[in-house]
Amino acid sequence: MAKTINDLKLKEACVQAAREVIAERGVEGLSLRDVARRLDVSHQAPYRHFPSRDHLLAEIMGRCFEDFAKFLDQGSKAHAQDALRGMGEAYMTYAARMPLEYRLMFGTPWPEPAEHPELVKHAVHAFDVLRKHLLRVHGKKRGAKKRSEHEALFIWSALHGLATIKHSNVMQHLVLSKGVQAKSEEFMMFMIQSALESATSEELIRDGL
Amino acid sequence: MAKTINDLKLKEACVQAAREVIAERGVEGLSLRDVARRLDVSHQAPYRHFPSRDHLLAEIMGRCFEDFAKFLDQGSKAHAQDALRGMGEAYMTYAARMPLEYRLMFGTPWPEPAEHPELVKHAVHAFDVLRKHLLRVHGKKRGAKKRSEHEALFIWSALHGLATIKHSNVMQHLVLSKGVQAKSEEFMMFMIQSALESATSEELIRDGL
DNA sequence: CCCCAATAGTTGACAACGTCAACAATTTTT
DNA sequence: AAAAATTGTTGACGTTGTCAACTATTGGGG
Repeated sequence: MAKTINDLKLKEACVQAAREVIAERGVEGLSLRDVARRLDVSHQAPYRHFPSRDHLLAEIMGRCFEDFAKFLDQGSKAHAQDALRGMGEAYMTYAARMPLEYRLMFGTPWPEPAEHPELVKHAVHAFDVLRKHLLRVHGKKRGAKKRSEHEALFIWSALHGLATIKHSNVMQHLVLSKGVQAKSEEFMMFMIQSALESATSEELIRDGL
Repeated sequence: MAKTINDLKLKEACVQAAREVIAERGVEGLSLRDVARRLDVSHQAPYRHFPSRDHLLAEIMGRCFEDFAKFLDQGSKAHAQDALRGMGEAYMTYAARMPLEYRLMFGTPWPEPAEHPELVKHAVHAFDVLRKHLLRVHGKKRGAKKRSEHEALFIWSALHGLATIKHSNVMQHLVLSKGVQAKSEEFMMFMIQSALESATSEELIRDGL
């Protein structure tokens, strides 16, 4: 008897079904029993493959981070002459296209990380796409490593912040001037560039950063 | 018979107890029944004052926004010579001190906003503390309004992003160079300043922002 | 080929939750 | 003092995550 969804092993089918639920209704809308129901198996079947709801969630979060990292990487390569802009745009595109998965990665309390080393690895790798790009840009300058990390954190924060706020409920009620909302991404990239260019190493060293 | 917590009306006591739960265990750890238990009333008593869990949540979110706005305002006034820095520091301090309430405001799906106009009002007001400050700074320059909003959004995003990431689980696993994590706030404020100073109106107008 | 052990899936139970409905007590208004 | 509105209680229902005990399936070694 062919299962509704496919002939993948149940484990894989669970992940897939759960991801669909999350994409539709968000993490809080996900229930193991619902997943089981969709796959036409008993409510306990998923437990043969995931010790708990959190373990399924960790698996999914890990995969989201994988996809996300890949997407950023592609974005940076697509804009050969301005990889940073490419990554920035990719970042915002991903967040806009998969808002609920994005929220799952960055806005949901993680299941005990010690129990999910894979998740940690995937998440760190996503950040490293950005960190490594900046490290390459800075080359062998003195303090290049620290500088890259600071900048990576700055850029990541700015993009993450904008992505979150744009898709939050607050935004819809702010009554901004015409065009501000629409151009917010562009403005953000512009400000990031400005900051990166104008903040010289000398200033930073003087300030001990 | 004096209630454990106090002699406030039950409604007020619910809000207070629920806020404590949230501060300890986060939104997902909050249950109406638990609140009732803490106050030594039946599991249905809170329903006399809140039609649903979401309504209690909306009430609490509204209050958090109120407190947050007040805190930002104080921060800006404390640093008289550099109000923006004062607000920035206040922002980060609040997020660090009340991480779970912060997450409630900005990282939790809102209950149907149409049903909770108060919540919307409080949230918008918090943003306006920043927006209005920038508007004051820009004075009557041409395009001051738009510019202020863009900048407010930029600053808010950057701070919000950093706050979120700093208290997320990802951060703890990034293995950054020594001092980077500790100085991230300072660096962020520095970059924000740089961006604000260097991005001239001319450039922006040229780019149609 | 058959038995047996591992693996995968099922059924049934439990406590906790949000919420509905019916009822009782209490307070306020008339 | 009687009536009406407010506030609180009890009990039930369906849903959830998870534990325990059971059964069906499958993949090797005699």
